[in-house]
Amino acid sequence: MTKKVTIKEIARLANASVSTVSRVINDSGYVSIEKRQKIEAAIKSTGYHPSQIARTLSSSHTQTIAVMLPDITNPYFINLIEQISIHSGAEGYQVILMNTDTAGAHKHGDPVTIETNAFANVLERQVDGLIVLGGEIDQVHVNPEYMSALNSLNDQLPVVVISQKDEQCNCLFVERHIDTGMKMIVQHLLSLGYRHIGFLGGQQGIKIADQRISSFKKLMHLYANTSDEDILANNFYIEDGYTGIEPLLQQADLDAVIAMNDQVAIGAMRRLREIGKSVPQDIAIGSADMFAGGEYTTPAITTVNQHDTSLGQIAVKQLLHLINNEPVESLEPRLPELVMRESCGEHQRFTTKDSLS
Amino acid sequence: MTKKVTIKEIARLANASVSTVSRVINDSGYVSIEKRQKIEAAIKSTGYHPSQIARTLSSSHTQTIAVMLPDITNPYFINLIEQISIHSGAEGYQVILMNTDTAGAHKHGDPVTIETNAFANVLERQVDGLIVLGGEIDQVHVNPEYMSALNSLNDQLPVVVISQKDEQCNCLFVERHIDTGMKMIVQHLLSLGYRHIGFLGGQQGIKIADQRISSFKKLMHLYANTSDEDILANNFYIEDGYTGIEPLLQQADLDAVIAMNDQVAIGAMRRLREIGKSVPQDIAIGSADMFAGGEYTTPAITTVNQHDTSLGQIAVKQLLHLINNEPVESLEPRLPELVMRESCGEHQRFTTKDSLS
DNA sequence: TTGTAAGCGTTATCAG
DNA sequence: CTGATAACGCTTACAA
Repeated sequence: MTKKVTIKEIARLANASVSTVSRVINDSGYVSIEKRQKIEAAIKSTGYHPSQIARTLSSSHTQTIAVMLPDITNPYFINLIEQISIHSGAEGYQVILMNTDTAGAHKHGDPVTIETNAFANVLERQVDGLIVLGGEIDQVHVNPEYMSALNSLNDQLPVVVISQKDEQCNCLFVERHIDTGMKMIVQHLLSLGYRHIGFLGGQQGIKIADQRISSFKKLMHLYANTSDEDILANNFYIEDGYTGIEPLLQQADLDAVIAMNDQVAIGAMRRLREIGKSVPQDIAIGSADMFAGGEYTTPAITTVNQHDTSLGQIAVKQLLHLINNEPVESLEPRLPELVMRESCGEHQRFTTKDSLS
Repeated sequence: MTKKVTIKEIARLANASVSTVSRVINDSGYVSIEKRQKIEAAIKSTGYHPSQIARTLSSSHTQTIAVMLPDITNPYFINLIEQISIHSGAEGYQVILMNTDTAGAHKHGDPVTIETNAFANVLERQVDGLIVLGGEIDQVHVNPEYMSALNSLNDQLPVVVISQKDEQCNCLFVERHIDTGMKMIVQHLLSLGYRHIGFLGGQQGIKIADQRISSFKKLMHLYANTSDEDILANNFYIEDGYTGIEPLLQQADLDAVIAMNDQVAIGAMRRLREIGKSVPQDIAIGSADMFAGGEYTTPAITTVNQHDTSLGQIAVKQLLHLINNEPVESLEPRLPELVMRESCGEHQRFTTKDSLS
């Protein structure tokens, strides 16, 4: 391990003072051509890199934002992370990922405690801002300790949350157009003639699920009958589609099912094939939230593109505004779009171009 | 924004010196019960958090490791990140993600430059260690500048690379058992009676692809004929399976195809269905690298579980050994396992339990 | 145009 | 057991 070379060393080598070196590093203030060249030469020859740490201590910003999320294997989050990392990278910010693992398969310990500890960590690392992608904040009834921890965090640094707004929370929220999206898929199914439509996936007590389900019910009441038996809310993952579809069909006589998202749809379709039902002939499967890859399944999934990718971009923009004390313009995510493929019948021209974006 | 409370403030409040406060924070040295209580009270009441930054400056370690990867949407990498974040979290290390985006759909700029810059960034942030998941290092012919940058980085802090070993590189490598894995799927297909087997996916000039392909050829020569027409190396993603399978079948008369990984297999199966070929009746599709979810496709993919999850764990262990100057035991990843499902025929008992682990 | 010196918030050494 | 005080590497007035 080579020992570290510091600004002092460079100054010595280039026969200058540390402030002058600092000036050339940061391109600030006047420095004579010759001195600048000598300094640059010294930097190059030693392979010197200024220490972000020291820089932060003295100037107190890190050019880093933290992203907190409860499950990194979830495609919804991956999508967001990708966009966040791209857009913040473009603005010169690094991303530090805090995967609390409070929702995935590897859960351990109390979610509230874990996430609250993560807040503390965020503070200690002096990141310039935080984007929260989900976790406890997604609950309809957010734990009060968590909420006060989050609010007090928001007091100390800019926080943007990508989730449905919570009135108790003072942070800036970026919300999706849930009702509009649900309307699209419901109306599509109705227009195709389906009347006994069910809903599968999500979890009661989670905002996004409750909102989708209530939206679903409301819409259905306008056109047809529904009862609670038409709905099964178990969870958000593939296996939930797989394990949930049969029970759902047993408790209700359906000709179509809307899945919480493409993952749930995939699981359901797989199980249906195993029990000898074909999609969409015997039963149509639609999805309310498009993920990457749904155009390659058999049948390809008819789904709603919520344009989640725009969320990441918006969140970064807003956060940077907050960080720079600029006024935050209110930015709306793109409106959802129906993506017609095969799983609801009425095979529209299939194209692999219907990808996320 | 509340202003920051520092150790000094606590000292003042608790009527103690900063050193004493530091002692209670770090639980080091003797502190009288009463003083400790007063200090703890002050900390609690102010919501004080020690600054990692200042701490690092003075003690020079960050309890942070960086993970560099070229494409966060790739399931192979996601799997690794997840494991790394879990295992390093368990040891009290945070992960900072550096997504260089040099392999994904959003490429921009010269990969070597981008990744080399990322190295600089790693240095500046004074992370305690780095895990490189792929990128330029995956090339058979690694760019010399990149290599020397990486080697010199490795001189300044511990670096572990998850990839096939490169002789020019001094870093510690964690390698997978590629040949063993390939052998399993090839032998499986042969044992089922397939003789005209092809290979689809990967990219020439990438170590893992070249190695799999040469392994494939060697094995095939033992039992049957192969020629270069049986092989089409385009890339690693779903769409490559989708676009590649037809050309491959046109240039060779095959009864089975081994896909680079499950993604490629999915794309290929989708395209086959579109052109009216059924899997495995008309053609069998196997995969050389299992990803999560392959048990839910139709047909479910017969594949090789390379136990990639163990890689992440090993990498973290090794890195921490390096960081702590402990001797690094040589740890071998788990041996691959064949996962028989449906896409190669001979429908073995299907179980959704064949998940990654 | 350049240099001096005072912080930034900790830890760690060394006296009390 | 406790408290000064010197680092840690950089930025930024302020002087020169």
